[in-house]
Amino acid sequence: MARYAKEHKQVTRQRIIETAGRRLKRDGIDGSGVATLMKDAGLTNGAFYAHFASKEDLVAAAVSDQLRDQREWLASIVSGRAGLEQMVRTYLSPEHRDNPEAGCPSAALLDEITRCADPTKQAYTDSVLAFIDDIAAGLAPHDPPSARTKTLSVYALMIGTLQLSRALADRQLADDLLEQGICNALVVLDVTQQDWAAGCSDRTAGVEHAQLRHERPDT
Amino acid sequence: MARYAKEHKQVTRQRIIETAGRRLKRDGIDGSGVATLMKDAGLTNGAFYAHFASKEDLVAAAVSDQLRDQREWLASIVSGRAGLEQMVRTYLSPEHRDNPEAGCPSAALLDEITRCADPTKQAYTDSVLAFIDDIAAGLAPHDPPSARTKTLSVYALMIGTLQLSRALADRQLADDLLEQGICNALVVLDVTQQDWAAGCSDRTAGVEHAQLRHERPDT
DNA sequence: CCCTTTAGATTATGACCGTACTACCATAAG
DNA sequence: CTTATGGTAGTACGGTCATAATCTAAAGGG
Repeated sequence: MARYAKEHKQVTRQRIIETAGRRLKRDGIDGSGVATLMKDAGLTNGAFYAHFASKEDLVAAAVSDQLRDQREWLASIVSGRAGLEQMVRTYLSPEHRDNPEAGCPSAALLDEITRCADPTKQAYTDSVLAFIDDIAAGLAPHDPPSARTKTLSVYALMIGTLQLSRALADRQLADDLLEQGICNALVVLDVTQQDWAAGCSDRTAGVEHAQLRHERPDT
Repeated sequence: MARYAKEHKQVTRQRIIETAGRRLKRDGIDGSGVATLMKDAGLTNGAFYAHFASKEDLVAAAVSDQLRDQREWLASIVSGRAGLEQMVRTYLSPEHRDNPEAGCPSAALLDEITRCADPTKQAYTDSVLAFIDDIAAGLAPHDPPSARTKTLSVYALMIGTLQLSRALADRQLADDLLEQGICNALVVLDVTQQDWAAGCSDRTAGVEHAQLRHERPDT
């Protein structure tokens, strides 16, 4: 009856999603055409709409798929703070910066995702939270909601740092920025919840050093 | 001899750059066509190449122009650490998040700039550094190079936080993230150079609290 | 063993938009 | 009245998303 095995279509769909993931991160969403995305998977454009309702539908699926991959990788590597630190160093490494097509979809596509329709943003949000909550749970099992926001903020820090490092034309400066970003991430991770509660809602959050306060002569 | 005043073309060029700035941040680089960009300035597509060599040439000019604006605004507002804190809070405000077309070009376009040709990335780098060095000079006149990297890293933190806040479908979470981002930025700003030198090159950089270290049973 | 059925893919098509370029035009200064 | 400037309109040619018609090849029925 059927020419193909039962899961053949699912397999093909998955292949499209995976190859599209790389292409999208390399050339951007608006920069990747449907025909190209299909060609990458060894198919032609016509078959696309048998698998996806629209291009954005594929984008949502591809981003979700990659974040799920990251989540699994992370679950296997990270345990305890040492694992977290290793994750930060891997994320903010020159290798990650120089190979966006194999890296984090957020770093490669975040501001294009920002301009996507709601369903895509929702899919992105769900995938990111699944990923973040995994870390947050290991980080502070006693206080999940606070840990979620904090973990998310560290993720944001890493995304911005990697993006900026990619955009800078000065390679030395880009490298220095990555190093500094690692330090920043670790500092933020090591500031305790108490510090936040005590100091941050209004002021400087537990770190007392104030050497940098040069009150310039106000105009 | 000439039908127009001497600076007429310059004025027109500037108008194109400014209207294009808003459009680019709203719809993205690949999402904005030359015809649309010209229409925004009250002109037609044909005149474009009398002002710019290519679309990317305009992009570079527009981004530089906006960063210069930001620089001037910042120079007028920020003085001393209090000014810096105000800047951080303004940058990571819901208003900024919800109005990308009027906001920071880095937050709106950074990963598209990443995919631009070298001249564009060079123009971006120069503009960012001019802007960053202004802050760094006020922050640590005794140690400019270190302050440059540090300031840049805080900028990256803010960019990533704003982008992620824009992408999240959960508004409450997006707001919480902004708040957390403000705390993180202030913490990073208040860690002194000595702390970095002493602790960060290998470890945790001056912040001693370790409550979050739950060594999960390693597998 | 042939032949129908049908899932999945290909090719072709639609209408539109993308960048880049060229020919032409209107106008005011000299 | 000539000249040069800044602009408009039109064009070339390819790419865009999405849809429709056609083809291919294997599985199952007789």
